[in-house]
Amino acid sequence: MAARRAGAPALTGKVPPVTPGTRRTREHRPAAERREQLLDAAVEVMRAGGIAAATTRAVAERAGLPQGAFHYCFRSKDELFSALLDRELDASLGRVWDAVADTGDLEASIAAALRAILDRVRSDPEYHLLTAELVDVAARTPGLEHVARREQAASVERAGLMLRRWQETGGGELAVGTRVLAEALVAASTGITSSWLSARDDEAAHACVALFAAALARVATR
Amino acid sequence: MAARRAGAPALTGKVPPVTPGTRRTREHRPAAERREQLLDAAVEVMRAGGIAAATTRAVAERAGLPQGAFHYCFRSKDELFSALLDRELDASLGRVWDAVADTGDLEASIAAALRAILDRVRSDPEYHLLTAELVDVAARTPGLEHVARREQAASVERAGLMLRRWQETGGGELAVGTRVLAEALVAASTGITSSWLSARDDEAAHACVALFAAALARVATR
DNA sequence: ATTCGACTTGGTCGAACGACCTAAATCGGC
DNA sequence: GCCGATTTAGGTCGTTCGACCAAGTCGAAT
Repeated sequence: MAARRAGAPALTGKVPPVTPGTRRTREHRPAAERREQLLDAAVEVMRAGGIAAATTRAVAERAGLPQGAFHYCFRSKDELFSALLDRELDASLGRVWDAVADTGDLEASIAAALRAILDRVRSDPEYHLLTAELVDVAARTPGLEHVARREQAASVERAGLMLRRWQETGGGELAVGTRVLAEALVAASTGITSSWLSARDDEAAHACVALFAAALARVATR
Repeated sequence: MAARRAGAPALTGKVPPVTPGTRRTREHRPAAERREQLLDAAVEVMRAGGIAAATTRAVAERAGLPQGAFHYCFRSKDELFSALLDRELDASLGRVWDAVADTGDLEASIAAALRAILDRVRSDPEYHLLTAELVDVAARTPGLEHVARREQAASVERAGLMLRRWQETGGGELAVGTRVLAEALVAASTGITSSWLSARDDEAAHACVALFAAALARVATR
């Protein structure tokens, strides 16, 4: 028995044209637009089922496109994956550090920043579970370590900017280098969100935020 | 053309016995032992290529067994996966908190513990990348959240034990609850190792360890 | 209005996968 | 030395996957 799907022609030779002359097609859109559409669809699919769920067929179907469109927009699945890493990781965390630093109080600033990050994760757990998985895969994949590295560096950079802003607006000197403190802040936020994603314990997470803010602010301002 | 592999007989009927009479078999071993063998092999395969690489064939081959042996030892691939989660996550991190707490100095104890965890990760990055992926998948998979939760709770428990041991050996009182401090320690270790796995920056990681130890010890002992 | 290149489409192909099966070979208890 | 349960070796089946194609269609520039 041939392992061919029922209904499909079994012979290699000429297949009669499918309802020739009558073909309903979609609106023509530039390829770049289709690519964004497919990237969005890939995120949706992955959010629900992880990276493994993002087959070319599933992504195309989610985007409302035939599977053939996938390989018109991307040379391969790897190319989509690469584009996704560039687009998604750059836009994920890291930018949260920007918003908060108005208070003169360092502890309050840190607490506000950590809490903002935690709230962002709590509002869309699946998405942040996905970014964690993406970083993980990137860190493992031979040609993609630089992506994880870049994401990490960008976060530290943003956190450092927050600290420098705090210094400039009358915060005063720091007892430790802004670089090290920024790295600690990123590590703290990663640890807290990671814990919450596993345990979903709001109370514990908020207590951690408060404790880290108090501990880091105190050791940094003296 | 049938989608059959080249060389394989195309008919359903009798297949002539393969070199009848001459059959070299392996030693007989109890099924439980074979299962461990397959679990070990699964970890090896996943360590190199992530969860996705662990096909039943790849795992069996790595274990030096025919693919059929896989489905003799495990009803399905899911069953192996489930057994793997139970065995691996319980044995991964968390236990590191046990070893260190001899010093009277809390800061030194915390620093030693964090450094021990970091060293463990540095000595086998691929394995800890894998455990991170496993927790990730468990947290997402509908029936498996409890596994991630349990792993998290076990780590906090171990860290709390370390703190209580420190208290009993003359450490004195803590200004914050051991529970919260333990959760913060776990978050700190997770954040530090996660950062290192992305950036592979030894210096930054060690600086983070020192900073967290100083900050948390100071805020906890006063 | 005709042309031409950018876009769409359904279908096909070979490979790999999970699951399952049969029969031979082996072992332990009798 | 025999016998039934256990273990092995290897093959099959149906599905899904990534990749690719030939033929059709559209729209902007000429």
